[in-house]
Amino acid sequence: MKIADEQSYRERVYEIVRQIPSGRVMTYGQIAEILGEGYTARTVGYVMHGADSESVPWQRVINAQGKCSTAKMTLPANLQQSILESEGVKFDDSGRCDLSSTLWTPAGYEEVDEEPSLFN
DNA sequence: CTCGTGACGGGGG
DNA sequence: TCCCCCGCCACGA
Repeated sequence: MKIADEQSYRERVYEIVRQIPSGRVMTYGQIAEILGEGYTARTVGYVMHGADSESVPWQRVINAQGKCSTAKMTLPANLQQSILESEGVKFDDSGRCDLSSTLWTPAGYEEVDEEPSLFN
Protein backbone atom coordinates (compact mmCIF):
# COMPACT_ATOMS: atom_id res chain seq x y z
CA MET A 1 0.00 0.00 0.00
CA LYS A 2 1.81 3.02 -1.17
CA ILE A 3 -1.15 5.33 -1.74
CA ALA A 4 0.70 8.34 -0.38
CA ASP A 5 3.74 6.84 1.18
CA GLU A 6 6.01 9.48 -0.19
CA GLN A 7 3.42 12.17 0.33
CA SER A 8 3.00 11.03 3.88
CA TYR A 9 6.40 12.15 4.90
CA ARG A 10 5.55 15.65 3.77
CA GLU A 11 2.29 15.72 5.67
CA ARG A 12 4.15 14.84 8.84
CA VAL A 13 5.78 18.23 8.57
CA TYR A 14 2.60 20.01 7.51
CA GLU A 15 0.63 18.53 10.37
CA ILE A 16 3.05 19.89 12.92
CA VAL A 17 3.16 23.29 11.28
CA ARG A 18 -0.63 23.44 11.31
CA GLN A 19 -0.52 22.99 15.08
CA ILE A 20 1.54 26.11 15.55
CA PRO A 21 -0.70 28.74 17.20
CA SER A 22 -0.72 32.38 16.22
CA GLY A 23 2.06 34.43 17.74
CA ARG A 24 4.32 31.39 17.95
CA VAL A 25 6.96 29.99 15.60
CA MET A 26 9.01 26.83 15.13
CA THR A 27 12.41 26.24 13.60
CA TYR A 28 13.14 23.75 10.85
CA GLY A 29 15.53 21.93 13.13
CA GLN A 30 12.88 21.72 15.85
CA ILE A 31 10.40 20.11 13.49
CA ALA A 32 13.05 17.76 12.15
CA GLU A 33 13.91 16.84 15.71
CA ILE A 34 10.29 15.96 16.49
CA LEU A 35 9.86 13.89 13.35
CA GLY A 36 13.14 12.24 14.22
CA GLU A 37 14.94 9.78 12.02
CA GLY A 38 15.37 10.68 8.40
CA TYR A 39 14.47 14.27 8.99
CA THR A 40 16.89 17.17 8.99
CA ALA A 41 16.48 20.91 8.79
CA ARG A 42 17.38 20.70 5.11
CA THR A 43 14.66 18.19 4.39
CA VAL A 44 12.06 20.06 6.42
CA GLY A 45 12.94 23.24 4.57
CA TYR A 46 12.55 21.49 1.26
CA VAL A 47 9.20 20.11 2.30
CA MET A 48 8.02 23.53 3.42
CA HIS A 49 9.06 24.78 0.03
CA GLY A 50 6.19 22.75 -1.40
CA ALA A 51 3.72 23.63 1.35
CA ASP A 52 0.39 25.19 0.45
CA SER A 53 0.01 28.64 1.96
CA GLU A 54 -3.72 27.90 1.95
CA SER A 55 -3.40 24.81 4.13
CA VAL A 56 -0.19 25.38 6.04
CA PRO A 57 0.91 28.44 8.05
CA TRP A 58 4.40 28.23 6.54
CA GLN A 59 5.07 31.74 7.80
CA ARG A 60 5.32 30.42 11.35
CA VAL A 61 8.31 28.32 10.42
CA ILE A 62 11.65 30.09 10.60
CA ASN A 63 15.29 29.07 11.03
CA ALA A 64 17.13 28.53 14.31
CA GLN A 65 18.56 32.00 14.03
CA GLY A 66 15.09 33.41 14.60
CA LYS A 67 15.02 34.95 11.16
CA CYS A 68 13.04 34.40 7.98
CA SER A 69 15.06 32.47 5.45
CA THR A 70 12.64 32.78 2.58
CA ALA A 71 15.43 34.53 0.73
CA LYS A 72 14.19 35.67 -2.67
CA MET A 73 12.16 32.70 -3.62
CA THR A 74 8.55 32.84 -4.74
CA LEU A 75 7.81 34.81 -1.61
CA PRO A 76 9.12 38.19 -0.50
CA ALA A 77 11.35 37.67 2.53
CA ASN A 78 9.92 40.66 4.34
CA LEU A 79 6.41 39.31 3.82
CA GLN A 80 6.89 36.48 6.27
CA GLN A 81 8.24 38.82 8.90
CA SER A 82 5.33 41.20 8.33
CA ILE A 83 2.80 38.41 8.85
CA LEU A 84 4.49 37.23 12.02
CA GLU A 85 4.60 40.77 13.36
CA SER A 86 0.86 40.95 12.68
CA GLU A 87 0.46 37.87 14.85
CA GLY A 88 2.32 39.50 17.70
CA VAL A 89 5.86 38.32 17.08
CA LYS A 90 8.42 40.99 17.85
CA PHE A 91 11.40 41.23 15.52
CA ASP A 92 14.77 42.73 16.29
CA ASP A 93 16.29 45.48 14.19
CA SER A 94 18.48 42.78 12.67
CA GLY A 95 15.36 40.91 11.59
CA ARG A 96 15.54 38.41 14.43
CA CYS A 97 12.83 37.54 16.92
CA ASP A 98 13.07 36.36 20.53
CA LEU A 99 12.86 32.58 20.17
CA SER A 100 12.74 32.28 23.96
CA SER A 101 9.32 33.88 23.80
CA THR A 102 8.04 32.93 20.36
CA LEU A 103 9.42 29.42 19.93
CA TRP A 104 6.64 26.91 20.45
CA THR A 105 6.64 23.16 21.05
CA PRO A 106 3.59 20.90 20.49
CA ALA A 107 2.23 19.19 23.60
CA GLY A 108 3.62 15.71 24.02
CA TYR A 109 6.83 16.49 22.24
CA GLU A 110 8.17 18.70 25.01
CA GLU A 111 9.85 15.67 26.49
CA VAL A 112 11.89 14.11 23.76
CA ASP A 113 14.19 12.10 26.00
CA GLU A 114 15.10 13.03 29.51
CA GLU A 115 18.76 13.34 30.22
CA PRO A 116 19.24 12.22 33.86
CA SER A 117 22.88 13.18 34.03
CA LEU A 118 23.91 16.70 33.23
CA PHE A 119 27.51 16.62 34.33
CA ASN A 120 28.10 12.97 33.72
C1' DC B 1 21.74 5.13 -11.69
C1' DT B 2 24.67 9.60 -10.61
C1' DC B 3 25.34 14.68 -9.65
C1' DG B 4 24.03 19.05 -7.85
C1' DT B 5 21.07 21.92 -5.31
C1' DG B 6 18.25 23.63 -1.43
C1' DA B 7 12.71 27.73 3.33
C1' DC B 8 19.06 24.67 7.57
C1' DG B 9 22.20 23.76 11.77
C1' DG B 10 26.28 23.87 14.31
C1' DG B 11 31.17 24.63 15.09
C1' DG B 12 35.39 27.30 14.44
C1' DG B 13 38.14 31.62 13.47
C1' DT C 1 29.40 39.79 16.56
C1' DC C 2 29.77 38.11 11.70
C1' DC C 3 31.71 34.96 8.01
C1' DC C 4 32.95 30.36 6.19
C1' DC C 5 32.83 25.24 5.89
C1' DC C 6 30.84 20.76 6.35
C1' DG C 7 27.06 17.54 6.95
C1' DC C 8 22.26 16.23 6.39
C1' DC C 9 18.07 14.01 3.40
C1' DA C 10 14.98 14.42 -0.61
C1' DC C 11 14.31 15.46 -5.37
C1' DG C 12 14.93 17.13 -10.36
C1' DA C 13 17.59 16.56 -14.67
